[in-house]
Amino acid sequence: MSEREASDFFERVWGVVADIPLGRVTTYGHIAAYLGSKRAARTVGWALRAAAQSGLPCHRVVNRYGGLSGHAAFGGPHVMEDLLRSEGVTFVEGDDEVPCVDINQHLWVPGH
DNA sequence: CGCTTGACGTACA
DNA sequence: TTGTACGCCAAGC
Repeated sequence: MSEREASDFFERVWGVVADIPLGRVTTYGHIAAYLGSKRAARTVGWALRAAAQSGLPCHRVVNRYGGLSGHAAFGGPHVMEDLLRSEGVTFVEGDDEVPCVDINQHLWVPGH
């Protein structure tokens, strides 16, 4: 409406994130590329941080390696992982203690 | 008002 | 092949 708390770039990110189907995940790069600048992934992360405060399912957005990057923004290191598992998303056994989403199986692309 | 940081990704050396 | 630098846009200091 009248309040424009964020730039158009942020709104577009939120629109894409809100369009992610349940049980699917996407990456910062895909969102950024869909907006027109694939290198704007960092800016997408900023929008997602604000999206967490907007109530958007930002937990469905992971990095290019399927790693959960913004777990800290959810209030807990296991919140994001548990949310994705609850939606039916599978994880790959990573080398570290941090699991990675099986993007090969759940990767969703905006505009698809 | 200007520099640095930040939920990433690609390009180049 | 691995490592470093740059680019994107906005917010924080």
